[in-house]
Amino acid sequence: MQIKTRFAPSPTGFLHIGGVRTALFCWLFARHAGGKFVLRIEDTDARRSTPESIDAILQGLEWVGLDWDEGPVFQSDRFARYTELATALLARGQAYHCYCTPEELAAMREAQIAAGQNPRYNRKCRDGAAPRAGISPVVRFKTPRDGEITIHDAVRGPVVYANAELDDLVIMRADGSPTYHFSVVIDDADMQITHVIRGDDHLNNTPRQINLIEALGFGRPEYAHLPMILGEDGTRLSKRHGAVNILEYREQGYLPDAVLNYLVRLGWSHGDQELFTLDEMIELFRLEDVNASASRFSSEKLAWLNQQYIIRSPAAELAPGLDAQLRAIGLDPDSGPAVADVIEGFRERATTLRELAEACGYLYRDFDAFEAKAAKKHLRPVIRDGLNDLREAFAELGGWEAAAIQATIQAVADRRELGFGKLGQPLRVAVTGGGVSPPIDVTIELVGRERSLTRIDAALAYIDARAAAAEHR
RNA sequence: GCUCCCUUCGUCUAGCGGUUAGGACACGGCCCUCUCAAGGCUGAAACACGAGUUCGAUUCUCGUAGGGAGCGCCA
Repeated sequence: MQIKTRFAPSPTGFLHIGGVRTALFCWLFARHAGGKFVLRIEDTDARRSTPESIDAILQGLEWVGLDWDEGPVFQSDRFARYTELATALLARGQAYHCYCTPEELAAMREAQIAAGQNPRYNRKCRDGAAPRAGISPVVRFKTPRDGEITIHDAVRGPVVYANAELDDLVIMRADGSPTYHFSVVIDDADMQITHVIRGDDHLNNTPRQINLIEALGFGRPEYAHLPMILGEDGTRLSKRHGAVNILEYREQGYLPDAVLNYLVRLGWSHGDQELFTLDEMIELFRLEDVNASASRFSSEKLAWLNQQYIIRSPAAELAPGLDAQLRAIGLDPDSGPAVADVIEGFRERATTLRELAEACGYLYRDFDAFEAKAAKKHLRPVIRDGLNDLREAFAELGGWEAAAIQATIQAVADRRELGFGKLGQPLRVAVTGGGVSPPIDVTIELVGRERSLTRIDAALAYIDARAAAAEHR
């Protein structure tokens, strides 16, 4: 049997981290088994579905690299099929027309809650109701009144529900469109989905769907309900905290593989391993290793993983991303060193490509002033001669590579009887404007000869002005 | 309210009857060191509670508490 999973988002908003995790697990399971992964858009509710959401979902999945083998299948293209099966259920007496109005149902629900009862449809129309003028009926499914449904969930084990707890759900709306429960069940069967892997929030829906499956004469898929991902504060992910569009992570300079690596460890583990290549994930992923409890999203751990990926990825792979980040913050990548070289120098110092771009700004744009604190501490008259020697030595230096630059600094430091750092740190401030950068030789190489010389000149002028000011006091 | 699910360091997790309860992030210390990082070593830090089952429970069962989900002509 061909293993087949599906990711079935509804296009009513952007794709967020929770959706990506669900898609990832579906994808991993299918890839591991050599099966198929299908993308299906659940857009039966025309009022809430938007083309922008569809676009955001497709883009998001493409960005993280979760590619699908079939689809996207749109449920809105399959209405004829749903109608056909609803008609069949009606004909067989397994479903019925219900003329209760939304207002009546709402009132009923309220009354039930007020009376401390379980809110559910009272089955008023179940045994035949006369058509009411001006009201187009919905179709309701006749849920069995007794018996029970046992789900054998791959992550939770057996879960039992009594049919008596369930009510008769609407399967076709008054406007003739199908509802979620009806369309999922039909599509999963028609598409021959073998494993339904989805969020925990669907566990309670499963017995209703199984009753429908049985009425329709379909076979049951295997089920796996994944634990939820909570926001950083431990509450449900929502627009207010954490539930940002997955594409935001791209904007912020996260790497798709790092995001997937982070997500795969939320609810799944393989011993103590933290870092997984995509191939390893595929090879090692098993539903039995998915745990059942909800987890919190941690942006700190994501940041750490992203840094690990930045450190380990070939510079050439990272270069386009850094290029884009530089442009995004208003820098011109062509006005400085090759971005791949910058990555080599900065990769251990940045958590995201955005951060990296921000840290290396002085390579692409001149700065107006030295950072006050760093300048005060390091650009002092005592170091003037040393800096001046450095300036001259750099001007005459044959090549412009880190090793030669390092040797030059060392030579000047020796001649002036200074520790390397005593000279290096003032030089760093002179050339970068601040006190933090990659190793000074690498930094100077990246800044370039011309810029380095003019910046050292500026530092010398700064020191002179400072000395003059001190004298006048 | 009813039904269902969940519960190991602050967080992500390993554990699948007998362990000094392991790893990772974050945090502290030390080392390395031209700054900042990265890296190495190291420290503090957890089995929600109560009953059972058992020679023995973090592990199995049942309660309690806490958290979550569902109960739509949303998905």
